[in-house]
Amino acid sequence: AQNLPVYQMLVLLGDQVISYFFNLFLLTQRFYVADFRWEEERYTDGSKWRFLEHKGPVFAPPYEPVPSNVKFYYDGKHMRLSPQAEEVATFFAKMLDHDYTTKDIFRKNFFKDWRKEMTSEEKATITDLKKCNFAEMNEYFKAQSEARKAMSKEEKLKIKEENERILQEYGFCIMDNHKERIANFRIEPPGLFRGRGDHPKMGMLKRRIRPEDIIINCSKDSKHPKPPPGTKWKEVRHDNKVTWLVSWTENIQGSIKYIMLNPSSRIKGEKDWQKYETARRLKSCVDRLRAQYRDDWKSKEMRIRQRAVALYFIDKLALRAGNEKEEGETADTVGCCSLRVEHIKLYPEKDGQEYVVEFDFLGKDSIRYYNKVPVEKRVYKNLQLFMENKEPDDDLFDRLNTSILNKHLQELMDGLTAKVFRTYNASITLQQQLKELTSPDENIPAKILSYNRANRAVAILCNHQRAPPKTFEKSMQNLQTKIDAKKDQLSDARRELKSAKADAKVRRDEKSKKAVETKKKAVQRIEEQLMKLEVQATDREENKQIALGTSKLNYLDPRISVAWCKKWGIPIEKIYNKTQREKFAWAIDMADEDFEF
DNA sequence: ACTAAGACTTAGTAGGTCCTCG
DNA sequence: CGAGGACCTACTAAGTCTTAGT
Repeated sequence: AQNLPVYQMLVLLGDQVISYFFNLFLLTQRFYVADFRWEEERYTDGSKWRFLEHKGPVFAPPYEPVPSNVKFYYDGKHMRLSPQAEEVATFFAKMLDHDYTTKDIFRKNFFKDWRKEMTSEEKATITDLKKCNFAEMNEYFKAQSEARKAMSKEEKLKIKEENERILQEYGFCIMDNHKERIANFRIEPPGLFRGRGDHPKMGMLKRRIRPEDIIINCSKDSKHPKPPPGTKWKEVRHDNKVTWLVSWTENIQGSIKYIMLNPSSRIKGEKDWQKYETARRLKSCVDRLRAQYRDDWKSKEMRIRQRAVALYFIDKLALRAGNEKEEGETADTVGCCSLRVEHIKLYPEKDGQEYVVEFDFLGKDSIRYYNKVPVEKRVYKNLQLFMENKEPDDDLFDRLNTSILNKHLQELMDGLTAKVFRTYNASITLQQQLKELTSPDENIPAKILSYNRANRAVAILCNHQRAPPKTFEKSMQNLQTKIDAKKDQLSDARRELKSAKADAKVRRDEKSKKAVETKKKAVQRIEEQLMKLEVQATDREENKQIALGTSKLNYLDPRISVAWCKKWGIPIEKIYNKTQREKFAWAIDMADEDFEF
């Protein structure tokens, strides 16, 4: 406590009045404080803050019934729905164009939950979803969204200003000495649950959250948020061992949802920094760990062999840990520890390589992981052993789960868990790829292409995929047209330059000499533009099905990128947009050009 | 030791926004 | 200055890991 900055001393003294005014004072000095916030002391007792004040959540707007001329038909006959039933019907009507509404499970779940909202008369009449006609509702909402797009500038501005006002009022909190941005201060509106992949609960009604469902977390001495008039919070608590401001229990999985701070906040930034520091500690002992698990492949104990092979996959392939999941509650997806026999195939020899393992399974978000990898003979033999006498749907690693694995990892290095390997391998790959791909004499666009390629290598490693953009083919074509046009322009410019040169040779005067110079410059400029376009095309093509954002935001130590930018004189804005710069402010502040991950 | 709950990180997508180019 | 598309952000689902409870 002796070394705390003055303003935290005030807090320690328990003089909340003073610290409160100090908070206010600091708000006005924010730019100054922000520069030094990474150097503030952290709490050592597990508490996350001393002072927390906020205005509570923003609730979803109440339901607005559709106009009476927008009709719902059952079995061809117009039917007026009660407001409760109508609201749920509109959720379905809004999704009519979506694939979801054609899926059996979605329809079944929706219909079951919808019926719960109906009056007994409605329930008696509406017994078959196929006989429901939501078309007018659907058109109504489409028209609404068209109308919104067609609004005048003034109207749009008005909405924008209103949003800004709400943001200013509810979008910030005071945590200790800083005004911080809140990530998600709006409560999730009611609607139909859209799970990803083959989710058994898709289509279920996600119910409206009321103040009575809300738990508020703030400090005792703060101004507590007020529930809307005539309502009560479920609870107001003062738990400074957690970082969330608001929580409620969601009705689909029964899990808790939270309102927390923006990634730019001190509390998230510090945690992020810590994460990369842990990954860097792994760097310094990874050789030892690798030697260890290779050794464990030979263990006489099956559980140790399984642990060692699983760890090898996590390290080599950047697989996720793979917690068990409750069957039937979520989509059937797996990670490393939960791999089943049916998810891998062994080939003693394939495509000229020995001991090949073929992985084919659905991972997080039901994204397919498909990969063929040659492995060490010992790993191969072990896998054969693990698969002996098992059915396809049996666990590959039957003596292993994430808790066992993580306990082991914890013993090898303080703070080590399975996911640290993903962070470590992602970051080290970026660093090494940047080293390999950046050529000093290339121009800035080419260097950025190299950066994107390094980023891409990581995204591929982590299997971060995206659906190819709907407009991909077209935008690619457009770009090609531009390139062709630019090429024509270039040959024209070259021709002009040539004739200007010839002209200058004959005339030998200042004016024609100048003309040559101008033409030369023009050619150069067009060449550069062409190159930029071509680089852009390559970049885009290579990026078709790969999402770079996830790794950039979650796996790559930002200091690597910052250092790279400084080293090659690339403006940081070329790599990180505004949000990203805010999130990584700590790294931009901290890293110099010779930072080594 | 095991399980469930809780807290927090990681993930893809929808849809809005803003920029570019003709 | 309007269309088209790239980019960005909000949203919220789906993971991981820790903690609490038995």
